Amino acid sequence: MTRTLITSAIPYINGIKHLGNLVGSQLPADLYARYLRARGQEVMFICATDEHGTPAELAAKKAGKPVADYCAEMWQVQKDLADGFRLSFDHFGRSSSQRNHALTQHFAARLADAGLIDERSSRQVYSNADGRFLPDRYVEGTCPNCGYDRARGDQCENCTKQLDPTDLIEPRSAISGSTDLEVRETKHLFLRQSKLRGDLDAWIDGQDGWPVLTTSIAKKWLHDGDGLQDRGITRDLDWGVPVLRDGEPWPGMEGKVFYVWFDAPIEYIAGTAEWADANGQPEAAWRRWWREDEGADDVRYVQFMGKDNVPFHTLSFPATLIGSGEPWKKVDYLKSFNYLNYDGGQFSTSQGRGVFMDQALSILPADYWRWWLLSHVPENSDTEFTWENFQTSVNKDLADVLGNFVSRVTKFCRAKFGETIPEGGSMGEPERILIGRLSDGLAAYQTHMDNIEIRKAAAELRAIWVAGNEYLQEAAPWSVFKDDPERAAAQVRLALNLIRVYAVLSRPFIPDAAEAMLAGMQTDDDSWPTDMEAALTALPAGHAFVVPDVLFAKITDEQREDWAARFSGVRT
RNA sequence: GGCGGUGUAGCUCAGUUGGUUAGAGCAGCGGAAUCAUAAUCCGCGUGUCCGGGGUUCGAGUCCCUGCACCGCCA
Repeated sequence: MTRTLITSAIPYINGIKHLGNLVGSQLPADLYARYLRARGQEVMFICATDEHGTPAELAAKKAGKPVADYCAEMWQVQKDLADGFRLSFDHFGRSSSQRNHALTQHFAARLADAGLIDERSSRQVYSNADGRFLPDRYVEGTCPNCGYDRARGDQCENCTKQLDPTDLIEPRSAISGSTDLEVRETKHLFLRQSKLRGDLDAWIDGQDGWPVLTTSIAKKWLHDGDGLQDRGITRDLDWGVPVLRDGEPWPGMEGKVFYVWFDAPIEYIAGTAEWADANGQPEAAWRRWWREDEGADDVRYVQFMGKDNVPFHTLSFPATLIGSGEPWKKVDYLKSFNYLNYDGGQFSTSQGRGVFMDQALSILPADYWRWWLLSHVPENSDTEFTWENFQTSVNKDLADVLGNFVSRVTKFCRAKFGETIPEGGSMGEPERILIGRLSDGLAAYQTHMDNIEIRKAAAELRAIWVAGNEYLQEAAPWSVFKDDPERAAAQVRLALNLIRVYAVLSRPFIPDAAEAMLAGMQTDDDSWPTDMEAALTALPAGHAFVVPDVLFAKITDEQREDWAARFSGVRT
């Protein structure tokens, strides 16, 4: 049977992510992983924190901590939030791990062996006061074009002119404000991606059924203008993977580290190795997921990410893998997402705009967020989050349609038959119709989930919930009970069994509520339904259950107004 | 500036390779039911598919153009 390797774009370390970040990669990846596991597939689901680079160093400095300590703390924060959202990673790694150091250095060495790396000098701004080279965007000054006095070294935000740091008038360090700057010559390794253009082009052409968003972005970067550019893969920083070659100093590269965008995707592989280490597994256990010569030929590899990450995953990372000359597993399907907007604007980490993962969990359980975000995931276009929409969707779908179904069935049974699945009676025409609808719905649901069409899957799941209410409405056991209790018993028995089926089908979306439903039905049978009729008789007459607590309390208007006001401004 | 995306019912969005009277959920209106978290179920939509040209027997769906909003520019 096919095994599935799933990776989510790895979140950057410098702070808590907002819901737009969550819905663009980790959450849909989790949905897919949970679904495949429920279907009995072997899954390896890897995520990690992306820890290197200047922003991490600056965030650590601002927090007054050594960067390694800062990253360790923020990793734990992000790990706890991932747990809070029930993200079911097999391993949540760190790009700063020794595994990633070793693999990053390994890839660089193989690329060098293949003649795909060369050394180039460039002139970069060095800040004496900061004791470091400054990335272009960390040099500020007056724009020579428009006179804006806070232009960045890569571009003037005011007139949008692309700049070189040396163009700036009265340049200063954006870190310290120091004007004690000089231009120094520095050498860096470049990955000669341009030589791999043909390979990449052929590889992308060989992909069937990738989302248009994915291939169009890749093709654009391959063919536009001068085509795929070689890129520097090292930086003059302290925090990162040291540039070594097979464990030895790399001549001319002393004191330098690999660029974050070179080592970050390699962490997908390293993270799997970290998983093996954490679980006492041998090398072969992780290599069978990644090396086609060591068992990975039956692996299907699916990546999830926001559209801004697509170029790195369709070009840079594959260039690393292909260029190594080794049979590493490359992505088979790349699911990319548009953006989630917040109440008329963008979610913004830098501006603190929107709802952040910690805030979200502080006001509502994970399932509420998971359901809304996944059922509105920006698959085909950007999507808008509004509190009104969130409130009505969640109340209607979760509380009224699903939660109330569980409530009305279990409470009716308790009142008329006790907290035991009643016996007697048999199925009739309405039951057969229901089973037919559920079977069709299940088939559609599976198709959408298999195709990773998440909104469609969510809509189908909701329709499956609705079918239960439609049945109850038509069967009306509360009326039937008056003169044919046995018939009512059969109806209730079916409806109670439906709760278990709903729990199983809904679990990828709302794992906690699904657990509560299974707990209420006092069953461990979470097997995926293959035959709907059989699945609806899994809990036999005489089986005891308990009426669960209200699964989803409704969001009140007062809460909504309060939250809308609280999260309207800027996070402090 | 270059490139890309989006613009469909009050709201959030679907609309496959162009083909019968443009759909879903929510909201709204009417009704049924009363087991249930005042929940459920049924019925009801004449919307210049952003504007203007064009291709076609036929375009929301392709081409050109204008407008608006948004993103990216390593």
